[in-house]
Amino acid sequence: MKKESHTTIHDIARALNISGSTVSRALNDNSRISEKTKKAVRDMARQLGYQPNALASNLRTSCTNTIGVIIPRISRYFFSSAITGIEELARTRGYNVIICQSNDQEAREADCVQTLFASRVDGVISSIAINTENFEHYKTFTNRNIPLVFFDRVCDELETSQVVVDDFKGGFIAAEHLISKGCKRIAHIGGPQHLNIYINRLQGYLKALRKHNFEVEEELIIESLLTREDGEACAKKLLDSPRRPDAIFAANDISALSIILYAKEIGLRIPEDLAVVGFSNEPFSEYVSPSLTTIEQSGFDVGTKATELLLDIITNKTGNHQETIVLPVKLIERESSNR
Amino acid sequence: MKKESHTTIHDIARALNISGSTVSRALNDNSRISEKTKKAVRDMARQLGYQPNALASNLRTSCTNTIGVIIPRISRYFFSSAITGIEELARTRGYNVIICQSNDQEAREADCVQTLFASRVDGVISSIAINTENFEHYKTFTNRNIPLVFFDRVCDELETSQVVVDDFKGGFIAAEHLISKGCKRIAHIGGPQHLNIYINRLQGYLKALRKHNFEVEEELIIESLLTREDGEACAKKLLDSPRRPDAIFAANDISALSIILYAKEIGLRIPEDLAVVGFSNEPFSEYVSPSLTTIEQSGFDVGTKATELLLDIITNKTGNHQETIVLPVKLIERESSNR
DNA sequence: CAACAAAGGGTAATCGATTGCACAATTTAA
DNA sequence: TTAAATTGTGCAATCGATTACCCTTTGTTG
Repeated sequence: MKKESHTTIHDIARALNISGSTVSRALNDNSRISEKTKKAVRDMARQLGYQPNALASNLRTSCTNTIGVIIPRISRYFFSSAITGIEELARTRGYNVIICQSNDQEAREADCVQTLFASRVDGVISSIAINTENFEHYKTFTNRNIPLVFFDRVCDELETSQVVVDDFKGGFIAAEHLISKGCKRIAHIGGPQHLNIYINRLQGYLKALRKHNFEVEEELIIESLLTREDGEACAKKLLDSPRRPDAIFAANDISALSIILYAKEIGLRIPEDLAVVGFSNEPFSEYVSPSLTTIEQSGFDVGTKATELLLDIITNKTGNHQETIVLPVKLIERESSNR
Repeated sequence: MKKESHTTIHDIARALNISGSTVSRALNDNSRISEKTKKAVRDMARQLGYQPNALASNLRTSCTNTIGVIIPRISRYFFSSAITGIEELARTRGYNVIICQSNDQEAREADCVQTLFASRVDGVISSIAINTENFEHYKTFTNRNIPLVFFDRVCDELETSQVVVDDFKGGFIAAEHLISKGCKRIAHIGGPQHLNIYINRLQGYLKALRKHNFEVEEELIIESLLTREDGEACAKKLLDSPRRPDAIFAANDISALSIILYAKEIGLRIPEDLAVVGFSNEPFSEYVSPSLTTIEQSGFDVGTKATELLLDIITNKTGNHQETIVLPVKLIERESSNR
């Protein structure tokens, strides 16, 4: 139970009878130190179990080797996968990650910004809250040149890099899939239209309809908050109508789930009477009955890519930092559309 | 686009024509500073937009105000809820959180320990990987007096505080519920028996059987890794048998799900032919068809409680640090047992 | 061989906040 | 009135790593 105090570069220096600065340089692979000395230092460091004190180093260099992440909620599978991707890459590059949840509320998102700023993170990855319409708080970062990358729910008002999946194509193949299954009246439950991802999903859907000469019926397109409850309201609106659709493409899986549950409740057969396609491939979409056809988007890949972008900006502050990366999506066919 | 450099205590000191140490003390509410001075300092700090530099402070005090968390995987709902609880409390108390995922592998868990140790966290909250049998790596913390608290999947070999839910009672009420529904042969799919939680769930189940004078049949009790695949294997073993049970209590929801899916596949009716109860109340358990009766355990509460315990130890190093806190569980009745 | 360059490494200041100790001013006690 | 105690602040060292600048050697060049 020794209270073994951490070894410092000075312990190494003393052991080798050289100066601390030499040790520091040797460990940082500085070209002014001879190979022989470097080896000696590294060996001694290992022998003494040296662990660099990040605090001291960070204080001096005034970078924290920490990146901040702002997400709506960690319990959504897409986001927890993104976190996994972010953490994995960040850690191998020597960065720590601080996670903040906005709970999909603009005010809490602003809090997150403050928290991360106070923690002096070197960069930030964010996916904005569903009701955020004002982006002033993000200027805390941009004004001070703290790199910022958005993913999934991005923001065009700020000039930053971003990583998204191909929502347009996702909407397109979802709708075209339903068309190929012989559906005639395809409704869409879209998300808030101030968010690009939902605009794009809707536009993809519209393009598919037009391509196949379908009439676009306003009443079949509903904007929703995409929660469980809101999804149920949408389901009622669409399915209780006398002229109900024979297919619904929902902008997320939760809404699609609400549809399925309500449809079953009122005795509709899925997919015979109503085909359903969701978006995201949340884990439950495979287990729900009937299992849900959906568009797969890899949170892990998005997170990894966003981190790659961010770390590039952090380490190499020059260059174009308004890149947009679009990752592919894929249709996962399951029972809810299999007719 | 000013490169506004962060203000330091010395900027405040200069503005008020006092010394840095006074400012430091004032901000820390030191009793040796007059109220008048404190107020002046606080006002000026606000006016200048002062943000303390945690790096400097931490270097001096050699504590990082950071706690580390090791969990099997963030994408499991129970754990992401726990994280939410941990982060929320930690942040209000001025701590940051670093999360590491072991992916349920002992080797990666050891890596996490190293990472957190190198980050010089002030304390650690951990839930051990499913196959961890050797706890040597945790001595990195205990040997150096770094507080450690386990939750959910705890470890008895190390003398630490821990937070669990009442697994015994959970197992008991699950089994008793099935008995009350008239089930006669109740099987149990248990988890690895080197983990307390699974031992307790099994013991609770056994107690309920004995209380109601049920015969305990060895062949109805299976040990499993509780994955989706393993669950399917267990389902086959139990349901393909000539003398199949009429109820199954699974130690987690994933296994229960596997049971349900396989039972449906071979044409069994649930709950008429087979009643099923799971454990955890994962979100999908509500959506699966038939919806799953399960034992609810609040990840959020467990996380919060564990953090409370840990921060207590960190701030008040004395006292008994081998407390065990048991949180309540609750039966959630759904279709899979409703007969 | 003078003069200079390169290689290798040391000195000391620095990042910003904290804190033991010293000390002046004021109050209290005797 | 004087010694002692209390209050309120300042000085300077400190945490550990980094780095601008300086100083030796040793080697190179005309």
